[in-house]
Amino acid sequence: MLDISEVTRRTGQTASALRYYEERGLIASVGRNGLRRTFEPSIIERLALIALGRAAGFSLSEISEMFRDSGGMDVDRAKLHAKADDLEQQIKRLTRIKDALRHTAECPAPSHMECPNFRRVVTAAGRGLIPPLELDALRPKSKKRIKD
Amino acid sequence: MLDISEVTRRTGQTASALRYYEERGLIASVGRNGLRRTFEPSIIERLALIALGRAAGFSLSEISEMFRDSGGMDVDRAKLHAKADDLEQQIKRLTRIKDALRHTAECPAPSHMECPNFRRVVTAAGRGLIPPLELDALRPKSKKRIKD
DNA sequence: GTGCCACTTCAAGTCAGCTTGAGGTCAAGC
DNA sequence: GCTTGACCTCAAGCTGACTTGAAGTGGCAC
Repeated sequence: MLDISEVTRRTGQTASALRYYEERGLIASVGRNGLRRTFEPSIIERLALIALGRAAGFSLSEISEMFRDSGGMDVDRAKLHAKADDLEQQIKRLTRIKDALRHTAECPAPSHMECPNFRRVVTAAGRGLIPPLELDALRPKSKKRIKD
Repeated sequence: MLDISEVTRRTGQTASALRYYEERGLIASVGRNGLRRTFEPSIIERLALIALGRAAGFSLSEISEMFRDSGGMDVDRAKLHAKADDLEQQIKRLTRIKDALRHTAECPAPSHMECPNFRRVVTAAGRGLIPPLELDALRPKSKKRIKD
């Protein structure tokens, strides 16, 4: 069994984040040592799986749903494929945006707005032709508070 | 000159968003027709440029800074290159995550956790070896309120 | 001239994913 | 047995980009 401090040390998650995950039903503590939460060793992998999900753009709700659906560590394969498809779209979009930025940075036109190429991509962005980004995941905060 | 309703119609932005942008100094109205704000036609391109910036992951503060720096429609080329570099990193990361999801969805191991391949990527995510995503941009809200 | 309704202002609310603060508890070391 | 300090709970706060609600205004069609 692992003390919460051991879990924070090994995963980089803060204690408050772990408490929050428990509250949300994403993880479970198996007991207490005095006040202190105690976890099974498998919590480490569970948290890694959660981190992967977050990195892929799943919300905590979606992740807990997946855990509920499967009962265990397993997840819905169709959902994973769907998310991978999403990511592929996003990657394409980001690539287009990146290229637009590069172009903007290098375009010799005196004002970007005079460059037809630039106007094209910028207009696309303005019309929402660039589909929505929904990604907002896995941000290991700069402050690495391991202890409370 | 364009009425605010014309601007919302042509850009897909809500009137409240436009007011918010004006408050933040990102755009300027040139007058009023009664109460109603009036904009120069160039507002359309300006908004498109803002949308591109948001899509690239710039915050509104960063975008307004760029406008201030350059005075006009122009922007700091170094910043654009830096952001393009960021995007390249992100694209690589997303590609890795996407591959991990695909693998997870297709891996024949009875439980994902038994697949060494899966454990490897999941462990990487858990340790924060997957660097932070900071992208959260351009989300044309589903509700397409054109009018207030 | 009057009714309508899209606009206006301003303050407050929303969402996610935590963090922070106040005030309390308890295992361990001295 | 007493201090210490890392943990606990619960409620409130934070960030960013807006949205929402209440209350007011004014141009335009009739």
